[in-house]
Amino acid sequence: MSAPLNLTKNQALVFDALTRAEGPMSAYTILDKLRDHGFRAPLQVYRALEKLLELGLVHRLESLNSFVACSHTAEACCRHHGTVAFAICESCGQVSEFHDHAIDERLASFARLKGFKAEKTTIELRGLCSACAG
Amino acid sequence: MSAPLNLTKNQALVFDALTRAEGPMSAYTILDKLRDHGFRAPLQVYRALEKLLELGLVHRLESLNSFVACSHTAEACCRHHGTVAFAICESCGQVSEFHDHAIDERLASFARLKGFKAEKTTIELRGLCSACAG
DNA sequence: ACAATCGATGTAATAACATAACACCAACAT
DNA sequence: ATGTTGGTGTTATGTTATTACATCGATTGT
Repeated sequence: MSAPLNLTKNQALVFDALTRAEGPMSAYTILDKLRDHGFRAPLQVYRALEKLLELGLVHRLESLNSFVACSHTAEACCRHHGTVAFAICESCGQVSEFHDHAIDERLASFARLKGFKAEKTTIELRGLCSACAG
Repeated sequence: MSAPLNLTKNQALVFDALTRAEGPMSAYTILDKLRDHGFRAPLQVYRALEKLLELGLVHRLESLNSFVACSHTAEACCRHHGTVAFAICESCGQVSEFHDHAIDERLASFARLKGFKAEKTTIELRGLCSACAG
């Protein structure tokens, strides 16, 4: 486990916490998990997250105000896959990350048509995963 | 103008405020606009919003923690158009609402494949509108 | 070496967003 | 007339995020 890149101590701690969690966590939940490691204030978490988001190691779930480790952190990461979309189970909290080129195309096409310059795209499905839907 | 349906006084006030605004507003901003009309607490706003969201007269922008009036409130409203997507200008705050059947299909197809039962879908583009991008 | 700069950090305070808990009241059906 | 439902008002609290300010260490140009 641990630090895949040139992460600082705080960044690595936050990343590890998220990776272990196997599910989304709020910044404050992360903070609580890291109190033993010397974290005292939200800003320590938010600053680390900011960097991790920038690196694409972590994603923010807007509809949950929380954060997940990127599921493709094996080697290459998400920047290579186009827009990231999430399916979030309301029941068990499981998040699955996916990419769909056709959707990217449609969004790009809309943007082209309207002259809209998209910087960031959010796609999130809330519902029930197959296990929970039964 | 004004109450299109059987809205209560508070619901109508919130809806009017959002309609006039021609842009997204946070619940607290709405609260401030309605102080003159007797609003005193956030809950009054949130309760009205809850109903308006349910009726499809208003949308929540997850990436902004704020709310907009549905742009199709002429007659029929958004429930008839499938998933609603938003292009949000970071510069001028303008929001344009759109619908894309092909995207709906791709998302439905993903859901089918994974056995995911989607209850609610969020699609938001953040960026610059044509006017602001220049 | 020296200062300058840059990025990360620590801490406290506060802002912004959202809900819980409780009481009250009007409309309406049984 | 009583119970139920849905809206309301109020206070308090919980949750998420940022601002402001001080410090520290590494790097770099001179």
